[in-house]
Amino acid sequence: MTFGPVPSHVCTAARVRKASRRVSQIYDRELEPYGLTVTQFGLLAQLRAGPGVTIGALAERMVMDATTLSRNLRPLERRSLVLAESDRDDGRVRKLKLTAQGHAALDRALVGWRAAQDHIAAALGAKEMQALNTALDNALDRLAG
Amino acid sequence: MTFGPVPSHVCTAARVRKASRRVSQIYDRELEPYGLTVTQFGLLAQLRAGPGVTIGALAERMVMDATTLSRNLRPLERRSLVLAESDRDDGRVRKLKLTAQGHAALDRALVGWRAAQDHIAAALGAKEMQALNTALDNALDRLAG
DNA sequence: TGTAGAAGCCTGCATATGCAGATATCGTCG
DNA sequence: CGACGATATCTGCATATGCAGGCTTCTACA
Repeated sequence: MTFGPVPSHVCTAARVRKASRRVSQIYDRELEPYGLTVTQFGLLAQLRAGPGVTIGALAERMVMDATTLSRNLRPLERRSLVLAESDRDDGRVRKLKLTAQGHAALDRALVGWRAAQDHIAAALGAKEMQALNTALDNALDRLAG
Repeated sequence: MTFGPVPSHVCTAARVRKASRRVSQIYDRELEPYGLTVTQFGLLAQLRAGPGVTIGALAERMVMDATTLSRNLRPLERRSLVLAESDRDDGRVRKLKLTAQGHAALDRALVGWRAAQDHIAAALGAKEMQALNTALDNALDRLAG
């Protein structure tokens, strides 16, 4: 029984997951002095850009299960960086927004984010980074669902 | 104080992490009937390709912390798919290899892996998939360290 | 030979991820 | 108004991820 080439050499999942780990490591290390993980930083940035979003809508935007998002918000709510308040019109949903502390934490952490971004850009070069970003955007678009 | 564009629109981490989640979801669903996650499938494939590897060496190859790999192996050892035996020459290391059951599980799961791979290829097209793989390989190479 | 430093692995802690299933609420249709 | 299906969120379970710190073993050097 032959199965062809060894998966590791052709597998897209292996590549994107390795890249995700490596990139996350870099961002996490740069953000650590500011007390945020890359996940948490991303959530705060999303909430600054679009406050009042529900958990379900934000989860979809983040390509993340709603239960995952629900739990990722826990540490941020505990630290009073994010507020999730019930909606008057629809008792099922919780609408999310940054607190003043959340805005401040995000502002501070932007320094670390820039450092991480620069780290990547320096290693890849502008051209390769552009190619990577485009390929990822394309894949995310076509794999949406 | 101006920080320029909102990170979410320029952030490489956001892209690669979203793509990783989406791709992992696809592979995990296809592999679920065979009782393996995409992480576990990847580890079995690596051990088939290069048996006798140590935890540290495999962790580096997987762009993964050694402690993470150590724990990821736990369920596979518990199910007797992977064997980690001490080395005579160096008492510190554990050398990893597939058991007969591990080989069999990997063989069965290859059907699911192909389905996931085909799913991605159908959605992206051969050209885009090639571009993505190349960009990821390039990034992994330049971000090695 | 004995000891200091390095190397490899592990445990404890915290967060990240998703599925199955439970609960509460909403909207609709009779 | 009441029941039913759809929607939004949450809990329980299992795995995934990495850092700090600890233990054991090896290596090199005095």
